[in-house]
Amino acid sequence: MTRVDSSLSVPRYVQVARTLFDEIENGRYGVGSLLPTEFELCAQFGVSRFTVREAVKQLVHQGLVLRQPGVGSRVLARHPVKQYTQTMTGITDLRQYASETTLQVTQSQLLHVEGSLARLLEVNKGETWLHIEGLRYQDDQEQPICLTDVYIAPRYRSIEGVEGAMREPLYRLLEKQFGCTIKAVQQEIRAMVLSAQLAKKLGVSARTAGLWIARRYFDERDELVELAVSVHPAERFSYRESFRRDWQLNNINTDTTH
Amino acid sequence: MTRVDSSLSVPRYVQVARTLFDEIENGRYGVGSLLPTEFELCAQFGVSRFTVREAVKQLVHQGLVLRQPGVGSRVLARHPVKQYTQTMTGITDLRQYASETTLQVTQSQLLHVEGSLARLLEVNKGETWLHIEGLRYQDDQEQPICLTDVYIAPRYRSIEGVEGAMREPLYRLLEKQFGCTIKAVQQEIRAMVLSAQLAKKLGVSARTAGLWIARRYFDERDELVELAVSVHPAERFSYRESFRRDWQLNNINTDTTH
DNA sequence: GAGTGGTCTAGACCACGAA
DNA sequence: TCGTGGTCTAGACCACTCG
Repeated sequence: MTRVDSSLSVPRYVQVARTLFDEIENGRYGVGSLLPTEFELCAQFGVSRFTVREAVKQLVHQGLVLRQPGVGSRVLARHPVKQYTQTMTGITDLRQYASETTLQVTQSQLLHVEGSLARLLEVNKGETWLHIEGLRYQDDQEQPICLTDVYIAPRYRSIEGVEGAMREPLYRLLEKQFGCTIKAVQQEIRAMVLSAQLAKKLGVSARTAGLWIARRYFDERDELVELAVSVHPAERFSYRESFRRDWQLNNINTDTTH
Repeated sequence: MTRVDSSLSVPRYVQVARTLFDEIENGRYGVGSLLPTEFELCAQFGVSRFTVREAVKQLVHQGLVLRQPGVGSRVLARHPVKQYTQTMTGITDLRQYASETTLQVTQSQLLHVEGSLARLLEVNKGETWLHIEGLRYQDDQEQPICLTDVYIAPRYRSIEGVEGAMREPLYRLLEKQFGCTIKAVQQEIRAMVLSAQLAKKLGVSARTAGLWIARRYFDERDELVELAVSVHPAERFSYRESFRRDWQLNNINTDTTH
């Protein structure tokens, strides 16, 4: 049927991927339906299964297709979902300062969750979490870079070593002591005006701006392990990140039949 | 030498990847040096080239190794650089509201760059950029969600269609009209206190907090194409994103020889 | 039990970089 | 010229899903 052109310099699996990409976009394969099996695609395009699998991999990488062993390759979306990607080191680097900072723990105690905190944690009232409060300092500076409140889930609240000056991210401690793995992190950023109390702790003037950052850490089972809320003085902190396009299906618009 | 164990349920290419991962971490393959060739690795591990390539792919995906055709696979770093990844749709979705917003252009004019703007753009003074100002509205709301200033590079300042209500991201317009491709985006987020003037335009009280977001768009040649600066009232906007671990080399610490 | 995608083998040819 | 990684073929076995 739609054979690939071997004279072009573009790899066959890219040609196959582009064709499938177009066909999904044109609705030939509707969202929720299954693509032809890999063997059928081999026959359709006259290529080997290796080539077909590389092609489908491109679509998976864009979030267009989900592969299900024993079932098939399901179309997830008509248009690409993922276009730009960002990667980063540890969670510490969610903020610019890699591991060149120290968390000075000022308080650490068990806490019955209720009220607005329960909403922030998205858990039921009454659970007992571990609450840790501290100030984070950049190595060479005297003023703190942020005030941090960390909440640890009941399952992990027996964590040890949370005291004094900590140079290791808390989530690493959790991973080490409990053998769990942080699989995902959600982050939310807001702007706020610093109250007199907060401003004093941070060593800045009241009524100035602050960057409020909440990070939620989830384990393999997608359960919340830790919530960390940081407040940064605007004058000492900005959050940077960069994204990059990284797939190969650009500028297609070829003459595929519609 | 270091054969893989076929009795384990973990795929061979993961076993190979983990071994190489450890060997890089232990310094057997120093940063900047070349890994053994794929054929040598085949012999060392007693596996096919397919398996070796899948294994090395894992390392590449973590930024540990760079493949150079005709040269070899070079070690880039001793420890993983990329641990969590985030993907997102268009640049519009850098913010939560996908394409459910409209940019109402209020001004559009050529502008000689100088002073603080030159620093922000990181270009020399004297260049003539196109400056566009507008308010962005969420579809169902009356108050604007942000005030936006967009600066377009001289090469693209002849862009057309920048007026009235725009429902398409500006960078898409650029890609369409000039056939260029946005390859990367840098983003910077700050907190600020809204001046009386800004607050009035946004319809909020003066002295409240605002989220300041600058996005720089770069083309294939890594040249700055567009800078967009948005100011959001804190009460109407927060920035969310999530990251995900997605490699397979976790919890290694097996008994690989050191 | 039939069919799926996941893994894996043993070959092959190519463009490219280095000597 | 030679060896590298990039692409590709034609097979194979497996665990899994589903009827």
